[in-house]
Amino acid sequence: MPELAEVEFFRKQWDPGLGRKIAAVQLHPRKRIFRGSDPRKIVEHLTGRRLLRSHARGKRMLFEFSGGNWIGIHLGMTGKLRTEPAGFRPEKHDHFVLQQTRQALVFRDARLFGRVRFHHGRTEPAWWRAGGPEISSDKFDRAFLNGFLDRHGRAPIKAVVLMQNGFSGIGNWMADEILWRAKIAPSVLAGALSSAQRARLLRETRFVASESLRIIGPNFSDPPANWLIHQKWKRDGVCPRHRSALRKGTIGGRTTAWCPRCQKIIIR
DNA sequence: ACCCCTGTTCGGCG
DNA sequence: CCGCCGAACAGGGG
Repeated sequence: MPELAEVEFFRKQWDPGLGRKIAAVQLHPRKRIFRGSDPRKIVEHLTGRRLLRSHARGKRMLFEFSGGNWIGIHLGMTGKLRTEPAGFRPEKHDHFVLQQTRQALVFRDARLFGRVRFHHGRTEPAWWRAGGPEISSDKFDRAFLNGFLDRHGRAPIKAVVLMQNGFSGIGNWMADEILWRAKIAPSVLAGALSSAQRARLLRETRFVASESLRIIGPNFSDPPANWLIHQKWKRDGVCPRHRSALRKGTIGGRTTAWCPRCQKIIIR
């Protein structure tokens, strides 16, 4: 489920724990979500520490604890963060729980595609600094976009919009939403996009990212009724612009919905 | 029962 | 060597 805006929503679910100590850490050390980190060290270093701050970048989150301790969380396909009352007993898929005096901070992930990483040090971990610019930043501009599209010029644009180093935080539904708004067919090769199409792609990527954050980020509200997301999963979904049938298919290995009337393939 | 999936990584292959 | 594609990961839901 989680893309840019949903990640921001889930990040805030742990806000009640800010400034408060971790009384105990409960985790399942054998689970895949801890791949690359030592679960014993997480328990050892976080117990008794205070949750200080949290950040989100694209689909990634960083939680900072006192004593130079950092937890990175990626929600994968089915990860969720939530808060439960004090004394909460973890259930089957609650693989990482921070118990505090007043509540428990819970990470649940049924399919285990998510990831929890640990770093101990004075400064933020290298894996947090890596990655492309945030879509909301000045760095995500025409020059960056052109370079990225040309670097992956032989991949369909749908696949390129899903690449996290270029389109930080964009996932499957946002990608379809962006291409539909920009009137670009998802199968067009990225390198073949015209100058006008690139301009629209930049504008609509910024628009979908900022509007999703504004609408979904605070409380998971629904986007407006005229967004493609409300149609793309329906069996008989229609284009919100003129109600003609959407097409469905697999592009770049992912389910894709588009309007053949709005998103024409232009042969130049 | 069977098929589908809002993510990422990795091996194979062109 | 570069880069794309499909499979794999694992479980719940339709």
